[in-house]
Amino acid sequence: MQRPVPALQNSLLEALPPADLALFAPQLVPVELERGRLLYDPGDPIEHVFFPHDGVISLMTLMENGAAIESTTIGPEGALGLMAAVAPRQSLSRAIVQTPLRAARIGAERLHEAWERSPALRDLVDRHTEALYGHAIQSVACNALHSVEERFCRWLLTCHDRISTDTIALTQEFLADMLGVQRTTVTAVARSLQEKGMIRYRRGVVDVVDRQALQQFTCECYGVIRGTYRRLLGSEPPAEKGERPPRRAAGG
Amino acid sequence: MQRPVPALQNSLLEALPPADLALFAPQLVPVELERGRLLYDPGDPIEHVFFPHDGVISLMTLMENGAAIESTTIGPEGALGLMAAVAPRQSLSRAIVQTPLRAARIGAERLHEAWERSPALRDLVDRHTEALYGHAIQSVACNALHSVEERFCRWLLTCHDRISTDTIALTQEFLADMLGVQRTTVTAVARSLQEKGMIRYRRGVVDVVDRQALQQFTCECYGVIRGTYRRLLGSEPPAEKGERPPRRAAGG
DNA sequence: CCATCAGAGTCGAGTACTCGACAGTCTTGT
DNA sequence: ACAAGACTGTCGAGTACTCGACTCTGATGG
Repeated sequence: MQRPVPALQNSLLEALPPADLALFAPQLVPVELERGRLLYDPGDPIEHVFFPHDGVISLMTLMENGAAIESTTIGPEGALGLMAAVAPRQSLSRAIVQTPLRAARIGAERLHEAWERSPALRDLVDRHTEALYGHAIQSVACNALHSVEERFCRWLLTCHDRISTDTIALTQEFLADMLGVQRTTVTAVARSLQEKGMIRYRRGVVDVVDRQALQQFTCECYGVIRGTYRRLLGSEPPAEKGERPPRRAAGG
Repeated sequence: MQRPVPALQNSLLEALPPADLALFAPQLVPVELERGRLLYDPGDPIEHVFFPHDGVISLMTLMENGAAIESTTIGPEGALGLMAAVAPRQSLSRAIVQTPLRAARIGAERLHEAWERSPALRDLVDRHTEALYGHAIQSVACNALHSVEERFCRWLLTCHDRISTDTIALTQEFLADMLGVQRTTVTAVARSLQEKGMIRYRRGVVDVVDRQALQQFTCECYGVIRGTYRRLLGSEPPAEKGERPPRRAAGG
């Protein structure tokens, strides 16, 4: 695991042909953002696009009473605000940094200029948009059908896939908000998972102990969403962490 | 209400400058589709794009056990399969005709050719995609937070907005599926709404009796989704049916 | 050392919805 | 006229989650 800090880990950037990447690579600014940082609220103009290398951004739908339900997440397999490469856009969601984040940032207009000149980038943006939509509609069904326990497991796995540690800073209160349930419900579920040896919980921190067990307990949505990203972007969230790598169809 | 059958009612087609529309208008085929018709299942290649004039198509997320939860709807304010104008795509959802549908249909490749030549069409496709995404993420939150009664009302209003009658053919069983709840729950809610005089229910048919009351009973999601379409596509589902027109900011 | 506070644990009453079963009713075909 | 099937109504036990209230614990700062 000891390696020199890699220059690039974002799957989208890596998927671009070097010549296309070169169109905007000079404008990419490496940033490190702390947990909890608010990047966008609904209605905010999208001025920057973020390509995460390591870490998770949560996209949340904001309700009138202040409730904020997580709709999708952005990690190293994607980018935040990428639709703004096509044309100026306002954010529809609240975007919050969920785990300490290393990312590459670029001004939306700069990226737009590259977008105009690069068919490969245009194609990537389109497929990313489609994958994000696929993520969202799976969450629609998940929230209608699946238990808090299943969704809790899915959330942990999704986050764990996108970071390089087994430890996630996260209060039960905040998770309850994102899942749209009471904190007491999260407490009960967390205790149950801890008793089963799948996670360890301490003040504001969860440790993922048994990934495989989490995968057995979560709903199909976890796998479906991974599959959507893989199919549309030809990559998956990078962290495999001991599970066998999913088969990749040759030339698929 | 008596008027000659209009040549066009789809908002997207109407929003295009005549010269851009002319690029593919000759290939548009008018179709009438019966209720229940299956247009796409997940994985199906999108060969045709449908522009509804009158009627509703439901997009549903299909689960492994066969459950099909409605994620978004397509009506005269939008189009089905529009992302296939950009590049060949597979459907992510099941698409079913929800009410008798008049629409214009075009082959995806034909539309793609127009898309290549028309910046206005490209822009429209992008904004439609964004609106559909906005619809989906609002449904994510709605399914996490709101009661079956609220979602029932939202469904009725959304459908009612997009058709030209007050009568909707719809079994409780099917609605229960789309909302992801038990049929008995739908029965109870339907009875409650009927007792309040908001709807009338008979075998497989609902009549919308008191639209205003439905709007008071539904959740904010109904209005939010309408607003998203209006903002991004400069139009709303056409039917106003006696409600006062939503204020439109001058030049907004 | 103490005070403060954020975060987690617990408890209990209440509610919304599930799930299976069965009865009633309307529609259609023969 | 009759059967068959589709749709709705109802009932009751069970469960998941809500909601408010209160306590406990660990971290932080003065």
